Amino acid sequence: MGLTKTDGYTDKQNALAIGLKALAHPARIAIVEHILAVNSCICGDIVEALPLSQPTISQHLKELKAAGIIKGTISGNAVCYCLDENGFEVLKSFVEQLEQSFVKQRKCC
Amino acid sequence: MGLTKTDGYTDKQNALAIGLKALAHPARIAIVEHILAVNSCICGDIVEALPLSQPTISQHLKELKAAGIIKGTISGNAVCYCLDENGFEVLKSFVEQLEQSFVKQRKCC
DNA sequence: CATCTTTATCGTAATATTGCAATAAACAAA
DNA sequence: TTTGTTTATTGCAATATTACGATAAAGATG
Repeated sequence: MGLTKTDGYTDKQNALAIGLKALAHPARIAIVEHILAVNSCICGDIVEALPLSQPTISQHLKELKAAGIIKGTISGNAVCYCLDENGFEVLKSFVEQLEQSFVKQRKCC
Repeated sequence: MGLTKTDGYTDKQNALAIGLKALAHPARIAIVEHILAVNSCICGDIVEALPLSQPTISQHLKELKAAGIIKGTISGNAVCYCLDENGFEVLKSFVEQLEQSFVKQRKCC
Protein backbone atom coordinates (compact mmCIF):
# COMPACT_ATOMS: atom_id res chain seq x y z
CA MET A 1 0.00 0.00 0.00
CA GLY A 2 2.64 2.57 0.96
CA LEU A 3 -0.01 4.77 2.53
CA THR A 4 0.46 5.52 6.21
CA LYS A 5 -2.73 5.05 8.21
CA THR A 6 -3.62 8.07 10.31
CA ASP A 7 -6.99 7.11 11.75
CA GLY A 8 -6.79 5.28 15.01
CA TYR A 9 -4.09 7.54 16.38
CA THR A 10 -4.36 10.80 18.26
CA ASP A 11 -3.85 14.08 16.44
CA LYS A 12 -0.79 14.58 18.57
CA GLN A 13 0.74 11.31 17.45
CA ASN A 14 0.07 12.07 13.82
CA ALA A 15 1.44 15.59 14.08
CA LEU A 16 4.54 14.38 15.81
CA ALA A 17 5.15 11.74 13.18
CA ILE A 18 5.03 14.42 10.51
CA GLY A 19 7.45 16.61 12.44
CA LEU A 20 9.92 13.81 13.02
CA LYS A 21 9.70 12.73 9.40
CA ALA A 22 10.67 16.20 8.31
CA LEU A 23 13.91 15.87 10.28
CA ALA A 24 14.52 12.23 9.44
CA HIS A 25 16.88 12.86 6.57
CA PRO A 26 20.60 13.60 6.71
CA ALA A 27 20.30 16.56 4.33
CA ARG A 28 17.56 18.16 6.38
CA ILE A 29 19.48 17.59 9.61
CA ALA A 30 22.53 19.13 7.96
CA ILE A 31 20.48 22.13 6.87
CA VAL A 32 19.16 22.74 10.38
CA GLU A 33 22.61 22.31 11.89
CA HIS A 34 24.04 24.68 9.32
CA ILE A 35 21.50 27.33 10.13
CA LEU A 36 22.39 26.96 13.81
CA ALA A 37 26.12 26.95 13.10
CA VAL A 38 26.25 30.21 11.19
CA ASN A 39 24.12 31.79 13.89
CA SER A 40 22.18 34.01 11.52
CA CYS A 41 19.75 33.80 8.69
CA ILE A 42 21.37 32.12 5.76
CA CYS A 43 20.73 33.44 2.30
CA GLY A 44 21.21 30.39 0.18
CA ASP A 45 24.72 29.16 0.69
CA ILE A 46 23.31 25.76 1.57
CA VAL A 47 23.79 24.48 -1.94
CA GLU A 48 27.55 24.85 -1.57
CA ALA A 49 27.54 23.21 1.85
CA LEU A 50 25.69 20.06 0.87
CA PRO A 51 26.36 17.35 -1.72
CA LEU A 52 23.04 17.83 -3.47
CA SER A 53 21.80 19.74 -6.47
CA GLN A 54 19.99 23.03 -6.12
CA PRO A 55 16.55 21.66 -7.00
CA THR A 56 16.90 18.89 -4.44
CA ILE A 57 17.88 21.31 -1.69
CA SER A 58 15.05 23.62 -2.61
CA GLN A 59 12.72 20.67 -2.16
CA HIS A 60 14.16 19.83 1.26
CA LEU A 61 13.82 23.44 2.35
CA LYS A 62 10.21 23.34 1.26
CA GLU A 63 9.57 20.31 3.43
CA LEU A 64 11.24 21.85 6.45
CA LYS A 65 9.13 24.96 5.94
CA ALA A 66 5.93 22.92 5.58
CA ALA A 67 6.73 21.12 8.83
CA GLY A 68 7.20 24.46 10.59
CA ILE A 69 10.83 23.82 11.41
CA ILE A 70 12.27 26.71 9.44
CA LYS A 71 10.99 30.02 8.11
CA GLY A 72 11.96 31.68 4.87
CA THR A 73 11.86 35.42 4.35
CA ILE A 74 12.24 36.84 0.88
CA SER A 75 14.99 39.44 0.68
CA GLY A 76 15.57 40.78 -2.79
CA ASN A 77 16.04 37.85 -5.08
CA ALA A 78 17.42 35.72 -2.27
CA VAL A 79 15.64 34.05 0.64
CA CYS A 80 16.75 34.21 4.25
CA TYR A 81 16.18 31.04 6.25
CA CYS A 82 16.11 30.67 9.98
CA LEU A 83 14.59 28.31 12.53
CA ASP A 84 10.92 28.57 13.36
CA GLU A 85 10.46 28.58 17.10
CA ASN A 86 6.95 27.14 17.06
CA GLY A 87 7.68 23.97 15.15
CA PHE A 88 10.70 23.36 17.25
CA GLU A 89 8.64 23.35 20.41
CA VAL A 90 6.64 20.36 19.23
CA LEU A 91 9.71 18.22 18.87
CA LYS A 92 11.16 19.42 22.15
CA SER A 93 8.04 18.72 24.17
CA PHE A 94 7.76 15.22 22.76
CA VAL A 95 11.26 14.31 23.77
CA GLU A 96 10.73 15.84 27.20
CA GLN A 97 7.57 13.82 27.61
CA LEU A 98 9.34 10.66 26.52
CA GLU A 99 12.18 11.33 28.88
CA GLN A 100 9.97 11.92 31.89
CA SER A 101 8.10 8.69 31.26
CA PHE A 102 11.33 6.92 30.66
CA VAL A 103 12.81 7.93 33.97
CA LYS A 104 9.73 6.62 35.77
CA GLN A 105 9.91 3.35 33.87
CA ARG A 106 11.29 0.55 35.96
CA LYS A 107 13.85 -1.59 34.28
CA CYS A 108 12.65 -5.05 33.48
CA CYS A 109 14.67 -6.59 30.65
CA MET B 1 16.10 7.60 -7.49
CA GLY B 2 14.38 7.31 -4.13
CA LEU B 3 17.73 6.48 -2.60
CA THR B 4 18.86 8.74 0.22
CA LYS B 5 22.45 9.92 -0.23
CA THR B 6 24.59 9.25 2.83
CA ASP B 7 28.04 10.31 1.65
CA GLY B 8 28.82 13.92 2.25
CA TYR B 9 27.30 13.92 5.72
CA THR B 10 28.86 13.05 9.05
CA ASP B 11 28.26 9.63 10.60
CA LYS B 12 26.39 11.38 13.35
CA GLN B 13 24.02 13.04 10.93
CA ASN B 14 23.33 9.78 9.15
CA ALA B 15 22.81 7.86 12.38
CA LEU B 16 20.48 10.50 13.70
CA ALA B 17 18.43 10.45 10.51
CA ILE B 18 17.98 6.71 10.88
CA GLY B 19 16.93 7.07 14.51
CA LEU B 20 14.43 9.80 13.76
CA LYS B 21 13.05 7.88 10.83
CA ALA B 22 12.35 4.93 13.09
CA LEU B 23 10.14 7.16 15.23
CA ALA B 24 8.62 9.09 12.34
CA HIS B 25 5.48 7.00 12.06
CA PRO B 26 2.29 7.26 14.13
CA ALA B 27 2.17 3.52 14.80
CA ARG B 28 5.73 3.45 16.08
CA ILE B 29 5.12 6.51 18.23
CA ALA B 30 2.01 4.83 19.60
CA ILE B 31 3.99 1.68 20.35
CA VAL B 32 6.65 3.59 22.28
CA GLU B 33 4.03 5.59 24.17
CA HIS B 34 2.15 2.41 24.98
CA ILE B 35 5.24 0.77 26.39
CA LEU B 36 5.78 3.85 28.54
CA ALA B 37 2.13 4.03 29.58
CA VAL B 38 1.86 0.51 30.94
CA ASN B 39 5.12 1.07 32.79
CA SER B 40 6.38 -2.44 32.32
CA CYS B 41 7.47 -4.80 29.63
CA ILE B 42 4.56 -5.59 27.40
CA CYS B 43 4.07 -9.09 26.16
CA GLY B 44 2.30 -8.55 22.90
CA ASP B 45 -0.94 -6.76 23.60
CA ILE B 46 0.06 -4.10 21.10
CA VAL B 47 -1.97 -5.67 18.33
CA GLU B 48 -5.19 -5.00 20.25
CA ALA B 49 -4.17 -1.44 21.02
CA LEU B 50 -3.43 -0.38 17.45
CA PRO B 51 -5.51 -0.33 14.26
CA LEU B 52 -3.09 -2.51 12.34
CA SER B 53 -2.78 -6.18 11.53
CA GLN B 54 -0.43 -8.42 13.42
CA PRO B 55 2.13 -8.75 10.61
CA THR B 56 2.29 -4.99 10.18
CA ILE B 57 2.90 -4.43 13.88
CA SER B 58 5.52 -7.15 13.94
CA GLN B 59 7.27 -5.27 11.17
CA HIS B 60 7.14 -1.96 13.05
CA LEU B 61 8.51 -3.64 16.16
CA LYS B 62 11.35 -5.01 14.09
CA GLU B 63 12.21 -1.54 12.85
CA LEU B 64 12.15 -0.06 16.34
CA LYS B 65 14.42 -2.88 17.50
CA ALA B 66 16.80 -2.36 14.58
CA ALA B 67 17.01 1.33 15.43
CA GLY B 68 17.87 0.48 19.04
CA ILE B 69 14.78 2.15 20.43
CA ILE B 70 13.22 -0.95 21.99
CA LYS B 71 14.46 -4.33 23.14
CA GLY B 72 12.61 -7.64 22.87
CA THR B 73 13.19 -10.48 25.27
CA ILE B 74 11.76 -13.88 24.47
CA SER B 75 9.66 -15.28 27.29
CA GLY B 76 8.04 -18.57 26.52
CA ASN B 77 6.22 -18.21 23.25
CA ALA B 78 5.64 -14.50 23.85
CA VAL B 79 8.08 -11.61 23.60
CA CYS B 80 8.47 -8.88 26.21
CA TYR B 81 9.22 -5.44 24.84
CA CYS B 82 10.67 -2.48 26.67
CA LEU B 83 12.60 0.66 25.79
CA ASP B 84 16.28 0.45 25.03
CA GLU B 85 18.14 3.10 26.96
CA ASN B 86 21.03 3.39 24.53
CA GLY B 87 19.05 4.22 21.43
CA PHE B 88 17.02 6.70 23.35
CA GLU B 89 20.11 8.64 24.35
CA VAL B 90 20.92 9.40 20.71
CA LEU B 91 17.63 11.13 20.17
CA LYS B 92 17.82 12.95 23.47
CA SER B 93 21.29 14.33 22.92
CA PHE B 94 20.37 15.60 19.48
CA VAL B 95 17.46 17.58 20.77
CA GLU B 96 19.54 18.92 23.63
CA GLN B 97 22.20 20.01 21.18
CA LEU B 98 19.60 21.64 18.97
CA GLU B 99 18.09 23.41 21.91
CA GLN B 100 21.37 24.80 23.17
CA SER B 101 22.23 26.15 19.75
CA PHE B 102 18.75 27.47 19.37
CA VAL B 103 18.91 29.47 22.56
CA LYS B 104 22.14 31.08 21.43
CA GLN B 105 20.63 31.90 18.04
CA ARG B 106 19.71 35.52 17.72
CA LYS B 107 16.35 36.20 16.23
CA CYS B 108 16.50 37.67 12.78
CA CYS B 109 13.30 36.97 10.82
C1' DC C 1 16.46 46.21 -22.42
C1' DA C 2 19.62 42.20 -21.79
C1' DT C 3 21.87 39.42 -18.67
C1' DC C 4 23.09 37.48 -14.40
C1' DT C 5 21.84 35.51 -9.90
C1' DT C 6 18.93 33.15 -6.99
C1' DT C 7 15.24 30.18 -5.88
C1' DA C 8 11.14 27.41 -7.29
C1' DT C 9 8.64 24.12 -10.07
C1' DC C 10 7.82 20.35 -13.38
C1' DG C 11 8.60 15.96 -15.09
C1' DT C 12 10.52 11.65 -14.45
C1' DA C 13 13.23 7.50 -12.99
C1' DA C 14 14.82 4.75 -9.27
C1' DT C 15 14.15 3.17 -4.84
C1' DA C 16 11.76 2.92 -0.24
C1' DT C 17 7.84 2.40 2.68
C1' DT C 18 3.46 0.71 4.20
C1' DG C 19 0.08 -2.69 4.91
C1' DC C 20 -1.94 -7.14 4.60
C1' DA C 21 -3.11 -12.10 3.49
C1' DA C 22 -1.02 -16.33 3.71
C1' DT C 23 1.97 -19.01 5.95
C1' DA C 24 5.67 -20.51 8.90
C1' DA C 25 7.96 -21.14 13.31
C1' DA C 26 8.17 -21.87 18.16
C1' DC C 27 6.47 -22.90 22.22
C1' DA C 28 2.45 -24.18 25.55
C1' DA C 29 -1.25 -27.00 26.93
C1' DA C 30 -4.29 -30.67 26.75
C1' DT D 1 0.79 -35.99 19.57
C1' DT D 2 -2.63 -32.66 18.46
C1' DT D 3 -4.30 -28.23 19.08
C1' DG D 4 -4.00 -23.58 20.33
C1' DT D 5 -1.33 -19.22 21.05
C1' DT D 6 1.99 -16.00 19.87
C1' DT D 7 5.26 -13.82 16.92
C1' DA D 8 7.93 -13.74 12.51
C1' DT D 9 8.52 -14.10 7.55
C1' DT D 10 7.28 -14.08 2.70
C1' DG D 11 5.30 -12.13 -1.17
C1' DC D 12 2.92 -8.95 -3.06
C1' DA D 13 0.33 -4.23 -4.54
C1' DA D 14 -0.20 0.56 -3.73
C1' DT D 15 1.78 4.71 -2.58
C1' DA D 16 5.65 7.80 -1.06
C1' DT D 17 10.26 9.56 -1.23
C1' DT D 18 14.51 11.02 -3.23
C1' DA D 19 17.23 13.10 -6.61
C1' DC D 20 18.17 15.57 -10.75
C1' DG D 21 17.91 17.83 -15.45
C1' DA D 22 15.37 21.20 -17.65
C1' DT D 23 13.08 25.16 -17.17
C1' DA D 24 10.54 28.97 -15.14
C1' DA D 25 10.06 33.01 -12.17
C1' DA D 26 11.65 37.09 -9.94
C1' DG D 27 14.55 40.38 -8.79
C1' DA D 28 19.31 42.60 -9.34
C1' DT D 29 22.79 44.62 -12.24
C1' DG D 30 24.95 46.41 -16.16
